Amino acid sequence: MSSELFADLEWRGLLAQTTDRDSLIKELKSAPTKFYIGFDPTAPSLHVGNLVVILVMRRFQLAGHLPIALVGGATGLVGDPSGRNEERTLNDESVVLEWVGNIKNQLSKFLDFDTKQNPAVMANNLVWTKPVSALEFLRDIGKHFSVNQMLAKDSVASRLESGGISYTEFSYQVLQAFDYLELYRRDNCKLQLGGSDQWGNIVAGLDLIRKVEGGSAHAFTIPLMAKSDGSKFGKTAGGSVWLDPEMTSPYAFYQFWFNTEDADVEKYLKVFSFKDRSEIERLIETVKTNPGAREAQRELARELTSMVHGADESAKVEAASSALFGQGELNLLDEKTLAAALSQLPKVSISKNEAFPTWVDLLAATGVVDSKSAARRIVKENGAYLNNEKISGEDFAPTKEHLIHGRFLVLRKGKRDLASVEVI
RNA sequence: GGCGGGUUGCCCGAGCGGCCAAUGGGAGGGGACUGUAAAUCCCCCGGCUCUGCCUUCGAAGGUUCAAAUCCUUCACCCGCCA
Repeated sequence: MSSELFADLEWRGLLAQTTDRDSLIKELKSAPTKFYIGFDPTAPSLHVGNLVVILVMRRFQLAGHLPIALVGGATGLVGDPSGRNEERTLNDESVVLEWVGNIKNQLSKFLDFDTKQNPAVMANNLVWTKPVSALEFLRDIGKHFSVNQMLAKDSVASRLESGGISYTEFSYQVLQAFDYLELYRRDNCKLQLGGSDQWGNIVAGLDLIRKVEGGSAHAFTIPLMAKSDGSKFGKTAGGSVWLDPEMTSPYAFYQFWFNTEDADVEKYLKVFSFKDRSEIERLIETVKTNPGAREAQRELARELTSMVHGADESAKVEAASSALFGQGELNLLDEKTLAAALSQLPKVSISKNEAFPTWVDLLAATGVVDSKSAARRIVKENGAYLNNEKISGEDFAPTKEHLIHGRFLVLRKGKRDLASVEVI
């Protein structure tokens, strides 16, 4: 079972580094193993980048192991220097507390907390970190750390190069090591997973466990997601793609996956999809044989949107997408279908008693552009469309004649940035 | 605490009294070509009541007809010394 898990993870490209491979496999094989991943509350929501690691967690649970989802109520107050070239700004405790709650909710969608055999559990490192006094911490934990080694860690060394590091963030690795020690003691947690940038922090925990408890535990890291063109995964023009539907609409979420470029879709399927291997291989084949159909992208978008926002919501946004990107004959769509599709888009309402604003104003009002200047620019550059038809002229204002079903206008910027106007 | 260097638009980075909304690169946006893809080529990229006006060059004051550019104070960062 566990060697299968390992082989599968390797095939999917999800293995960066582990501690001694054979003994880890042996450990996993011998019994269901408790393992943990930490998530620091650095934002109000998790984003698609976090999904990589979350789904590996799920794969471990499906293989019979016991996940501990650790939310960094304490570490989130301090700030992880890994992968950053400058100091984080500290967030208020109340803010971090709120984010902890959000993240817990989101994590709960991906793990099974109710199964009898190997239920997932949630933990918060604030529970064991807060009661420890600074003096205790320095004496009991700090004594086991060599500053020489701490300085040698990538996360610290690179910061010494770039902009320096505060004592606060320098201490982060000690806190994370303490987490691992605590989970090892309390729950016999033997494995920590994380992004490959976490290697140093995880290893610090292993050292601490060895020194304090004489025990041995394991580390497993996952490669950081990289796009084929070198740009950062999980970002769109609007910023990060969040799991929170208030921050990234399910429609935008679906579109994010649907627009995956061919060069990346194989990787994404392997990393994010739970389809079996033969199905994934079939989809990869379709990218070569019939790329225009985008079957692989569609399946990917459908699966991920369902997983994060539910099957119903996924079906809705998929229907909206195909309606809006279909034939271009929007007025042929029946009113109900169109209304449903438009409800997924940014929307602005205007009163039927007032004169229609210019469409420059409307574009700006819907938020598809940042400002009126930007709206003017788009119009000037021939990138603005009304009801899928290209129109030019900054002063153009829609009239009743343009309304579809007497209520709707569909505005578009560029190829795929849509918004709706409803007259009420 | 002392001395020196720095803080410029989303990011990096020029500018060092008027010709500066501010060179260049990256990111981003639009068009053409396509498949809601990539690559490529062209264009754009502070805001607005847009042939002009307004607000930006760490913050607040000051000098000057005129300041991102000079002076003063403050904040933060970096280096060396204590």
